[in-house]
Amino acid sequence: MPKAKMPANLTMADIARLAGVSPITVSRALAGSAAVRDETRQKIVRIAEEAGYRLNQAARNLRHQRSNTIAVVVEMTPSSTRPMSEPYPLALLGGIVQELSSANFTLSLSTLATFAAAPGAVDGIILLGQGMHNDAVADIERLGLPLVVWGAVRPDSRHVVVGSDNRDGGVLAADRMELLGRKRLVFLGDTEHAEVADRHEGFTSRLLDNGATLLGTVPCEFSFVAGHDAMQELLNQHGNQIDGVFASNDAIAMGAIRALAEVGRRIPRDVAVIGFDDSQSASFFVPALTTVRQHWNEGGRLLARKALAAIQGEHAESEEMPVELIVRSS
Amino acid sequence: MPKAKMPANLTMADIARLAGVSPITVSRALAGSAAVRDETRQKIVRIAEEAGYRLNQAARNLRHQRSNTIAVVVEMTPSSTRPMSEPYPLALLGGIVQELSSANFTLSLSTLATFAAAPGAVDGIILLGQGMHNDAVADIERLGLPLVVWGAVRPDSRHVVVGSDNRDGGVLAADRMELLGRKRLVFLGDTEHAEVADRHEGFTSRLLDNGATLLGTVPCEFSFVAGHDAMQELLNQHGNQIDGVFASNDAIAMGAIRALAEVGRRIPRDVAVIGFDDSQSASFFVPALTTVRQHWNEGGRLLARKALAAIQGEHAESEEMPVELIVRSS
DNA sequence: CGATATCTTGACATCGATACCATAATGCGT
DNA sequence: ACGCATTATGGTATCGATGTCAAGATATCG
Repeated sequence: MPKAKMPANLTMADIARLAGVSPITVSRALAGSAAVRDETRQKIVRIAEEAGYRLNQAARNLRHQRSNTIAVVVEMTPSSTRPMSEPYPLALLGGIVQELSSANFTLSLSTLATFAAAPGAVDGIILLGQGMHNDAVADIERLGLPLVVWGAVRPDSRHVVVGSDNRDGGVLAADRMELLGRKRLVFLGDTEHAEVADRHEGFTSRLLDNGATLLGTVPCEFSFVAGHDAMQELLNQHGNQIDGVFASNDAIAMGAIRALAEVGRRIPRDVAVIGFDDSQSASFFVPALTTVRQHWNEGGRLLARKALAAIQGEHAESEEMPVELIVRSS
Repeated sequence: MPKAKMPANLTMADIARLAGVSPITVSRALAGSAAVRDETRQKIVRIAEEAGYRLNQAARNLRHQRSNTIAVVVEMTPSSTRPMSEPYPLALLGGIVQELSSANFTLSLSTLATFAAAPGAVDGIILLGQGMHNDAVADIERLGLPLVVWGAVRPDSRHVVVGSDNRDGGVLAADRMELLGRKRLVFLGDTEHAEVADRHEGFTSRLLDNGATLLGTVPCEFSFVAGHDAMQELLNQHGNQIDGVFASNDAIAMGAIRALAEVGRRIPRDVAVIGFDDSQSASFFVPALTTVRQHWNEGGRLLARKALAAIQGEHAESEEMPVELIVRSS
């Protein structure tokens, strides 16, 4: 069965000729303008359909001075060593796509490193993860495009930020520790990372209110092995004094649990461990991980809504998403 | 510190005026054409830089009849129930972004459901997961744009497909079972899914060569609980005869291990379990999961390269990526 | 029936970048 | 010093869709 030849690209003028009307009428008909007689519109739509006409977006964008596109910039190096492996971009992306598409916007995905080409072609920018690359953020800010960032919400930040209430996540973890009667706690995570810093801050400040002690904090990448090693380090320093661990991420928490198990500490009897994110594997890890859940999908949708609002010229404010303590068996 | 006013959008004509040359010269200078005197180019580039000029992509695209954009269509419903949760799109995306950006292409992300607007604005399409929506694939095919699909590679497929050598993955699993002396095996996965069907086919055919028996196959979603339940079902049917399980996915494999543990079967002494994907948690699950690794990042890059080739009018062929058995303790 | 309101349609110009061709400026040889 | 080759620059038209204004067609009213 021979495939139909791909037709040369049709323009509105072609459709106009076929339908015996002017190009403008075609434009209006396809845009659903009320100014076109129903009968005419239907004819035009049918003809366009049959001819396989597809609107040239570039032309429309040029005319409208608007691309209906938002760039989503993911903070990742395009090295193969760490390729967007953090789970969060994906879940956020899902939410963003949902919201953008219902506003008829398109999502252009790039990384900090590959963002070069995009700015001339987008109406706004969503940046996932302000992390530590503040210089890069500054570069993007300088573009003067509507910008919304996922990360740590700070009152003084110069751009709109959407993020989880990391501080409250820390508070929830501290209160859980209190409930379990834990008094000698440690924190695993790199407080150079703004979101982690907030988790740490919430955790420690509430801890002190609760009359517990923070024995130590070890900076730590978001990975199982990093968590494992960091926990070992803490065990070396503090031995069996530790009765509770709050990790800035589930993978770290699981690594810590492994390290604790290796020296014979029982979870949660001897040491309680709380993670962050409620990643997929948290629920079926052994022991099932108690963790602070972030609502990624909703976060993505909120990001997109703020970005769209900013593009419309509406005022958008930073906003924190509530987090939720998921109690399991760690 | 007052932020600089966002300047009205500058055009090449503006830069030309500032530099005392014609717009065409500006165009050439910024494009790095050899026809412009070095001195002139540098002056123009500097002026453009200082003025914060940004090229209008829409205009260029219109002129070039080319958007330098590829649509990546992810097979996911925008429902919040299952939002791009499969891990693979992300790793593939990483590879795709890498390759596209080095070819100066942009990635437009959409879902099957939200793809409506894109076709008029892209030069080619990468479809992730042909899955079961063959009707949707047909729709996209009809657009007549260069199309590359991630999925099961079949000799008869009408479009270019890149995918893992799923059949070989099954063979590797079967050989591993043979090595462990397992003779009564089961398969967990939905063979309606083309890639899973290939894994199943490779597994069972090699199994028979090896003199082992396939006791049963249970269709199963890609999730822990589905794997758990499917395994229970098989245990009900075949009791303790089963000495090996091949799951079409790591989450399923982990669920199966849980179900086996619940009835007191030891892994891997009583039952060997092999998963598929080598997901992040496979390595720190207990027991660490033996699994078939797919090379997502490379796959993404290959997808992008094929798509770019097809856009250049070059001939592209379907291709299978090698897979790798990662032996751990299950 | 004429005039005004309403409905439909079209002509023209425009968004910004750039290919094509033409022209101006420079270099070189004899 | 002249002509030709080469280099550097500009004028004009064009990609396709659509906003603005105007005009033609039809309906409605007294």
